[in-house]
Amino acid sequence: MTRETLARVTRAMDEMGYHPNSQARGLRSKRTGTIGFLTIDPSVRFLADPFHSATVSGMADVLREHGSYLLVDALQPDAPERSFAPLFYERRIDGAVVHLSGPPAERGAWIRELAATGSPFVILEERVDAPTGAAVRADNRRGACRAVDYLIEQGYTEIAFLTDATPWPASEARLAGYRDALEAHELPFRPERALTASWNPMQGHRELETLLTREPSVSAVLCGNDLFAVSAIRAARALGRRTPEDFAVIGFDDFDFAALVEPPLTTVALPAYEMGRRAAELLLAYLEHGEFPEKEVLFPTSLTLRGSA
Amino acid sequence: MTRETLARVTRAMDEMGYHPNSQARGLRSKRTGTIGFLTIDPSVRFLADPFHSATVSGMADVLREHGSYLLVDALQPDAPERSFAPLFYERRIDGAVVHLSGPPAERGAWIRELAATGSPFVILEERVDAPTGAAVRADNRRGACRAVDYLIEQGYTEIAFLTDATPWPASEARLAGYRDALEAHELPFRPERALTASWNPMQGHRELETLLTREPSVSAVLCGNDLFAVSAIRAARALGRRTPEDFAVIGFDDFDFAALVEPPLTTVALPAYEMGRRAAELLLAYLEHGEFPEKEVLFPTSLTLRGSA
DNA sequence: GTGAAAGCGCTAACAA
DNA sequence: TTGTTAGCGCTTTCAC
Repeated sequence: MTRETLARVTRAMDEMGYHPNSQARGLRSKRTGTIGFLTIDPSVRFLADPFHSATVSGMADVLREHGSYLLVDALQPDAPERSFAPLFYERRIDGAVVHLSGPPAERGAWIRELAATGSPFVILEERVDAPTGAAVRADNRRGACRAVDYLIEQGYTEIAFLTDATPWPASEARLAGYRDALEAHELPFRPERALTASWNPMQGHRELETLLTREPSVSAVLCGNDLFAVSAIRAARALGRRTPEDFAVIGFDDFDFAALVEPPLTTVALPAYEMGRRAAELLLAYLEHGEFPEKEVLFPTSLTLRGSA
Repeated sequence: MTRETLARVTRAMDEMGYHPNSQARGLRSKRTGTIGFLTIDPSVRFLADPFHSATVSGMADVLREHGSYLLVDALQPDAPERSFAPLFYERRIDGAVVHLSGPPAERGAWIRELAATGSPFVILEERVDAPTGAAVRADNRRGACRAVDYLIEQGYTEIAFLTDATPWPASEARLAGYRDALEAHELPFRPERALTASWNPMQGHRELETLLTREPSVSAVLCGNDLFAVSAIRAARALGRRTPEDFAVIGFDDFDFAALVEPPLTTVALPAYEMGRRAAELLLAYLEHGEFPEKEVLFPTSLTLRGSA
């Protein structure tokens, strides 16, 4: 077909309002042209987590540039009969970016189920060993370790840790990094100082208030996200402590508001939007070439120094 | 088919790992079982706006309960060749919840294009007059009016307004409500006090700092969202003003952090998650019965009094 | 009720 | 290269 004929056909398609039917096309070609973002999140408002909304936005941008589409789904952990597999088996998506929560053994079971579909998937924030699986992670462990290092250098030695009660792999890595740093400085790890709270930040507030009342020598906290960081500052203030003078706080994620609150948050930033982009790119590459260009991508985190520590 | 046979068939389907192919099914039935969330947002991180992430979460919950799926798409306003219509014409979605930005005339053109598809759609935050269109709105105008009323009752009479530079219909309604309240109290509306800034909150900070420097008598501001509210508090503080004593701030949306910052934000809350749920429900009802149970749903807003005003 | 057949709109495979 | 044909996996229809 010559260039000119092509132009005429294209014009005719426009004039007649022809649009290829994606279902007929997919039925034949065994492709859907859509990628899923799948998560297991106990919160009904699963996208309220800025990590999720940034990741999904990054995916959406890559997919749009490519002419593909994005399907979003979240499972509640307490609905055990449900599964992601039907999305693949029913041919609704060609691949997926997956962010799993739950105990490690359960996450492993989910990953095995995904692997069994034979379709490509990218796991966020967690290693994966499966022929059709790849991983996109941020170096949460190192990020947390450097944050605690920094606190120790500033003279804070009694440091707590407060994170989301939902068992996200990133939280586990951050806890590990916190322990790494304590160990490197020969400080004891005290389990009772590793706090956990539901996403509802008021609960984090209470947890920390309780700890500080019981153990007033605790002088700093590393939080698993910036929302907890502001609630920590608030809890300390309620006890008459000022941040950072009497109580230092470091957050995680660098949420939009982090630079705006008083004091502005010192926080560990990670490139969530970029991670979403990369995950989508990996998937598209797999769909085109039958293999992942990289099986594991590790993004660095960075400690952003502001006023809270 | 008896109950028992049905059970046997179902079991056989499970055993043999049978899953109906959604594309074959859709090709025949002319249904996709998926609903879109579509927005025109200049920000690549379009889901960073908590209104969007809450709305999408609400939609996702309803659709999941119903066995339907959610497709998410965002257009950049400066890519004029793109359009939402192909999603319908190519049979990727059965209907959509749409949040449009842009000048009113452009939004009208988008709505006309949606109406031309003949598929059902629900517009967020804006009236719509089309046989297959319905509207889900929050009473932004009234909410803004009551917030300004409250400021005036507290003795603040020189009140500014600061909102997102992106022309969202909700921002227009909030500005209208701000003007309503001024008028009701026979206070002049001064266009130079109606500020606008990109989503980047630092720009809001600068805008307000400039205004307060030029017109120090301005003693309060109503902000189009809570992120601007914290940046307003910060801008005022940079000029030596304390909130709420010297400068009162009211936000909009009741973001997660609103109760945690210092001072906690007085803000106009709207039920974004519920709005997403309702929009999805309307669409599903249309798809089932061929008409909307309601063509327009208006959710109330509420002024949440905390410390910033 | 049960079963057979046609066909949704494409694309891949094959023939000319 | 170009044109033709079969068939993807369902659902609907029509005959029995």
